Amino acid sequence: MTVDLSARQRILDAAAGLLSERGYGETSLRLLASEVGIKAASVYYHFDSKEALYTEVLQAGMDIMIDRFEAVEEADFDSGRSRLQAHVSGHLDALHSNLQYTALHVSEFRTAPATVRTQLVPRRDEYESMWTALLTAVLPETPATEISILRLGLFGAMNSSIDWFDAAKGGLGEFSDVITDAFWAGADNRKRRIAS
Amino acid sequence: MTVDLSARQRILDAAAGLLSERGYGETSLRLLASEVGIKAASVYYHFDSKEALYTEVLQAGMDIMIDRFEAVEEADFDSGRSRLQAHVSGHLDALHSNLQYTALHVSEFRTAPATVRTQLVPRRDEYESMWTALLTAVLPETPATEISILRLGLFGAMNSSIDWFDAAKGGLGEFSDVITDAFWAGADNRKRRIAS
DNA sequence: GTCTATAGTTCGATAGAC
DNA sequence: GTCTATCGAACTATAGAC
Repeated sequence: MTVDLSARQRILDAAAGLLSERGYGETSLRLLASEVGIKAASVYYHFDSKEALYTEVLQAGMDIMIDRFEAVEEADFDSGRSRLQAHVSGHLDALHSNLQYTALHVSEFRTAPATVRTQLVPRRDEYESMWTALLTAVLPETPATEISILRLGLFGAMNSSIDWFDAAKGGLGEFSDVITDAFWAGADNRKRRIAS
Repeated sequence: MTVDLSARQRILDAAAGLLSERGYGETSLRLLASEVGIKAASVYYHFDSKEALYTEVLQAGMDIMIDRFEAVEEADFDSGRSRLQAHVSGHLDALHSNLQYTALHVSEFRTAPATVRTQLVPRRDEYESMWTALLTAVLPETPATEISILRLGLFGAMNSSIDWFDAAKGGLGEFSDVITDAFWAGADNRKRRIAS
C-alpha cells in the first residue's frame, strides 16, 4: 500500500517531516528535494513558493483534526463524559497518527511567517469553536468564560503529548483517561464549590 | 531602573525576544545586532557562535523557572492542595514574567540544533524531577506511572498559556485555579474510582 | 569593544533545455 | 515534470584596524 503517491504528495509528506523536525528556517528546498529524490528547482513546478508549500502542509494538518472531530461526532454517547472522552481520544489519535502534519501545527505555528499564519486563522478558529461547543454541551452549567479556559488547558495538555509521547512505551489510552478525568472532575468540583 | 545593562546582557535580551518571535533560523545576527545598536561582527566579541548564544538564552530561561520553584518551596503550606496551587501560580508567573526567555524553552526546544539541545537536557531534567517529587508528595497514594502522566499533562496545560494568555484581558489567577482544580480533583477522583 | 571589509556558503527563485 | 545553470541576496564567521 501507499504506493504510487503523486510527486506533489511526496513533496508534501517530506516537507511535513522536515518542517516538524527542523523548523521552517532550517528546512531548505535543496534538502527537501533531496529527500524526495528530485532537484530543488522541480519543487517550483508544484508549488509557487516555500511559504505556499508551508501553508499547504499546515492546512492539511488542520483538516486532519477537523475531519476526525466530525467523525467522532457521528457516534451515539450515553453520557456527556463518554462524549468528551471519545473526543479526547480522537484528538490524540488523529494528532499522533499524522504527527508530521499535526505537530507542526502545534509547535511551529507561533513562529510561522505572518502571511502563512494569516491564511490559517479561519480554519483554526473553526476547530476551536467545535471544541467550545462540545464543552458547552457536556458542561451546561459551566459559565462561558470558564469553558474557554478549560478548552485552552485541555488543548495544552493534549497537544503537549507531541513532545513526550513514545508509542513504544505504551498507548495513549491512559493519558486520555487521566486528562478526561482531570478536566471532567475538575469542572464538576468547581461547580459544586461555587454553588455552595 | 534597568539602566546600564552590559552590552552582553542587552544582546541576550534582544536575542531572547527575536528567537521567541521568529525562531532560530529566521533570526540573523545582523538583525539581532541592529536591535542592540551594534554590528553583527561585534556579537562575536561576547559569544563564540550563534549556537552558543542560543544555548545561553535557553539556559537562562530554565534557571528562571528553577529559581522560582525553589523560592515557592520556602513557604509553609497548610495542605497539599495549597502547596500545589502555589507552585502552579509560581510556574505561570515565572513563565509570563520572562516570556521571551521561558516561552522559547517551551516552543523552540524541540527544533533546536542537536548540539544546543544536548547541553540543556540536564537542567531540564532537574526541573522536571522537582515537579515529580512535588506531585508524589502531595498525591502520596497515586502510583508513579500516573504521577508521570499527570506531570506531563499539567506542564502541557500550564505552558500552553504562552500561546494565548493576554495580560490585557485578565490575570493568570483564574487559569491557575482552574487547572489546579482539574489536576487535583481528577487525581482524587481516579484514586477513589480505582479503590472501589 | 566595536568597527569595516570580506571570505566562503547557502539560500529562494527564475530561465530555458529536454 | 524534471533537469542544469545561474542570479542576487542573505547568511555565519574571521581578520585586522582603531
